[in-house]
Amino acid sequence: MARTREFATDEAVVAARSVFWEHGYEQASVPELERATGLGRSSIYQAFGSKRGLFDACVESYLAEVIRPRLRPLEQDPVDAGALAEYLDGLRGALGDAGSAPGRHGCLLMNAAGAPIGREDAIAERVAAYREELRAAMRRGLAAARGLGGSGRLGDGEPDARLLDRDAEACASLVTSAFALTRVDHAAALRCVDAARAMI
Amino acid sequence: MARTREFATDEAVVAARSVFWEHGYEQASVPELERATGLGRSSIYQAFGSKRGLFDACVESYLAEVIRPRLRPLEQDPVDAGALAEYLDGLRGALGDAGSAPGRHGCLLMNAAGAPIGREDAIAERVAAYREELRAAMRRGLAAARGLGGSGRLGDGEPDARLLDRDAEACASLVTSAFALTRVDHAAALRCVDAARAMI
DNA sequence: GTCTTTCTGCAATGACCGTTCCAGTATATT
DNA sequence: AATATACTGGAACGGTCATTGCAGAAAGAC
Repeated sequence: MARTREFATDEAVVAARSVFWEHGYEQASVPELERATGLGRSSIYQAFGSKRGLFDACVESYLAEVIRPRLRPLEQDPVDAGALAEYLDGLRGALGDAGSAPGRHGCLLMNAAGAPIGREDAIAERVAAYREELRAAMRRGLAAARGLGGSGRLGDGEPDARLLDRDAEACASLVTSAFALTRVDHAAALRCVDAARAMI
Repeated sequence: MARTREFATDEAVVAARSVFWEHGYEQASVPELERATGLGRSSIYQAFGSKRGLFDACVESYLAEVIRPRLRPLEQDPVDAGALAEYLDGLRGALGDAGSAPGRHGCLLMNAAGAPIGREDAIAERVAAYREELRAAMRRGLAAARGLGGSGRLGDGEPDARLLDRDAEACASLVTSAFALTRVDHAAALRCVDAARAMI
């Protein structure tokens, strides 16, 4: 029917993703996105419609390729007793590596949360959902590690369940803080991950 | 010697502060700062040197007038047993008020942490110091509430001290997360504050 | 081979950015 | 009153922004 695209869309998204990750949506310029993706302006606008469209694609890719794979072991049934510890160790490795994207820039989504783009409903919902996903995963991981609810069922009213809820919220918050602190205080960020590990 | 300034510098800083608070450093435009402060460009540049100079003044003002007053009761000696609960209740009130600056925009400094400006050494240090101040305050507040170290002294090696450290880190992280989530999920932010309260 | 459709390269668009320059104004000191 | 100094208003600076328009290139369908 027509001319075929000369580039792989997903490769372009990955390249653009790292630009948004580093600079945030607002400060990522189109010329910079051109450079990173190797594409011309027309190709970007033809494929994604707008800078915002490209960013949305990057957010989806970030969730699918960066966040979810790490979280998956905590969302399976049953959850392995060591899954949470493994997740946190992996996170620590990533944040501790000063060369990696997470180590240098924290979390693409949490950075977006504090930026003007975070006011956009579509983005706000994505970030909120991610944070909730993280909290739920922490809860499952904690429960498994502590040998509670091996078959998953723990009454919501029980004291153990309340404690689990609080600790899960705390764990998720420690991870969130680690992301938030990565840019400004690398060591403090790692301390947050360690504190989360110690909560298991 | 010379003509006198026609405006109050601190009033201008407060006005500019709310602009930076809402939009972040990068997205706050000079025309908008002019509008908010009621000043002309020349006056701004004469008084503060640059947009960045004005921002620095706003950060100082934010620390001195917004952060420190709330944290003070937790930094006195001795700390009141109810000081942490009062702090968290106050924070809950501020974050819960959808009309207030914290309720709408979270924390000026934590927002800056995830933005490009967070890469500037001077800003990164300020944010890191604030976060450490918060953690230390949480520790003192927790200790007081739990009746530990009435005279403040608790050996670093004791198990109680380790627990206190972890809980303080968790508390500070819950507050940090509350700030980070305010823009994207108001209810979740309040839940974080509640979780911190429950840790006392 | 022709047609149709999509993709690509380049240039231009109007708008806004932070900063600077300059002429004019007002005041505290002498 | 004269002077030196600091503040103010307004216009202009060069630069960058996201987006669009258009001409040409490429490839599947017929």
